[in-house]
Amino acid sequence: MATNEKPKPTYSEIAEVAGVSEATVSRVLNGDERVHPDRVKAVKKAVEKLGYRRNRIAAALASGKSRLIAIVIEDDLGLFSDPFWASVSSGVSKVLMENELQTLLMVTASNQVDGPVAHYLEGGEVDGAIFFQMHKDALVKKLAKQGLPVVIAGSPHKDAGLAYVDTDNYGGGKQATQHLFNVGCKRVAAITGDTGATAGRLRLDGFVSACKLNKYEVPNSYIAHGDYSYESGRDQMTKLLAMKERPDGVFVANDLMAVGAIKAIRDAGFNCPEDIKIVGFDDSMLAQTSRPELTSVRQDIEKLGETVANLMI
Amino acid sequence: MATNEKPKPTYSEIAEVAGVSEATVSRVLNGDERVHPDRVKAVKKAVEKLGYRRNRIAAALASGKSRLIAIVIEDDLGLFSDPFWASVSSGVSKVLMENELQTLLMVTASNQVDGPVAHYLEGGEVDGAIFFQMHKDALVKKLAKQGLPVVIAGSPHKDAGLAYVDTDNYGGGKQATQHLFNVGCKRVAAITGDTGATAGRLRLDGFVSACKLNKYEVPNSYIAHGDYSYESGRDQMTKLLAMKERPDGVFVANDLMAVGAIKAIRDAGFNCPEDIKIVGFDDSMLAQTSRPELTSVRQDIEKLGETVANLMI
DNA sequence: ACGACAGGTGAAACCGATTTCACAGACATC
DNA sequence: GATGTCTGTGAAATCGGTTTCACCTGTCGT
Repeated sequence: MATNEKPKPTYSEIAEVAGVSEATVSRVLNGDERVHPDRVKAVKKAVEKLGYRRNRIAAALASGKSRLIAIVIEDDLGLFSDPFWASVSSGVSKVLMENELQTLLMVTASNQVDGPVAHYLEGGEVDGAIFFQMHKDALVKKLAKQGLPVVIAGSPHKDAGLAYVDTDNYGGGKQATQHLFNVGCKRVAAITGDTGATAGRLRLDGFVSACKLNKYEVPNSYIAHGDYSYESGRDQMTKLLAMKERPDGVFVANDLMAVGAIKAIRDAGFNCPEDIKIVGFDDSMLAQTSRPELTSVRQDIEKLGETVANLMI
Repeated sequence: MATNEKPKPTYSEIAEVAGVSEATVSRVLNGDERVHPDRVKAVKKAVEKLGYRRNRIAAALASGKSRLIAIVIEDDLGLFSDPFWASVSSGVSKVLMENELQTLLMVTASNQVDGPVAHYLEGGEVDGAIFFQMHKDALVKKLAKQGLPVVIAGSPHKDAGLAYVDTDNYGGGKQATQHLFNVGCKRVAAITGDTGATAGRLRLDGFVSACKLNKYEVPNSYIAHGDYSYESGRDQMTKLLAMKERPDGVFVANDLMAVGAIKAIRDAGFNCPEDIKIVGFDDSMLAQTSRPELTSVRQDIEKLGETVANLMI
């Protein structure tokens, strides 16, 4: 180990071997058109021969571009355990990698977002940031204003000119709800996500729209408010079940809550889907694997991640 | 924007304000003991005043330490969709962040691991690498030999002196199997994971051990070999069900397969757990949310991630 | 033919820290 | 009082690329 020196070729060596200057080496490696073909060939040959590998750190320092994209996730509710975001991350990472970009994963408690994460992001050592279902608009806007490319996966609270990618929340909610009517439900209810956020509101809007379309008037009490967590799904469903006129079909704004809702139904001694039908949102692995199988609106998750990444690029 | 210049303080400015040299600034910021308290105070004050933020990239270049740890995941089977790994990642990221380290997420198809990923890792721009259930021992060993700190989450094929962290596969397998005997199963079978890998083998060993303990001789045909995927769980279970003497209890080496197995059982017209009992391994969100609830051996997943990260540090 | 112009090229500055090295003083030793 | 540590400190080199800028060609226009 000690005796075996590592070559670790640098520009200067390549330049020497190829008989050109370091500047030219840089030009070739960065695809500058204006270099004479002969030299391009010479440099490439030297690179090949020496097994050169560019040092991204040095490059980053000199050029001011780190080629690093951060993924920021709030993990209060075990959010990242939701296969949905994991899949998105996966898609993002793949696409970025194909584009010679690195993915920085920042999982953090939401109350700490303003601390280390903000600190880091503002430091300008990242070329872009992708936020997952981020509720702290302030930070995002601030970063965007600083000129940092920002993409939000999942809708931001208000469309403040921020780039975002999301699944079709409105259409999905509508479609899911329509499904309930199609299978004959008469008393349709909903368990919403965080309606303070765009995504949650749109899903609810879709629900309401479908109800109108079916000339069905939703009682206010039939709209229960959850927060996307398993527990909230369970609890809200329990509340719905306790009503005199129980709903016979429920649109739940994400799969995690839907599974919680099913749990509540079973615990209360009812059957799903015989007594009460549940339709979720996401069609995650969760929906596919839970028993009884959960009907869910499909979302092309990895594709979403890929779109996010491409948008970033 | 154009008119508003960003200060972006550097060492030289701090040095000037504090009336010391850049070298001293560096020493203070890196906690060098040998600096006179007065200057330390002066520097800290200047840092505060200017709102200085260290440029990690420059630091990385100069010191040769990138403070970046890579997480490498093969994503052939939608592995990352398995909440298990997502949770581990989450734990890793949190701990690393607390230690001022960044997490680089590299999701890649396993046939591409040797390409870009290996290339990158060998480039030495990462201070360490964490592999998730990596089967390519060759690459891992090579990196380790190059002096790169490597930790494997999940057991490596052979214990080649590589650091690894894993759940108690043997104990878990044993415990899970024992549970089947405890609830009265007479014909106990297993669906294994990849027994070519240590984790899979150990879980099976635990199973066998528990069988011996209960003086139960497992028929060879009762040991079905899966590959941790949902499909394989389903298919292997179907195989088991087709036997003349059906098992009445099955230990399945992970939850994903277990859910697949339950699916197969239901599809075949049986009930779970009435007719056949299934016990999984991981106790992931999957186990908690699927219906009927899947009995599973608990694994403290985030803790695992944290352990991995700490080991790396 | 001669200045203008454009394409190529290399020397050197630069990015922002870290780290080596040499050198003052303060203090102890003989 | 001369010599010898030990501390604390700053100037300068360094990390490995990128980028500016000046300059040197050869070609074109007239």
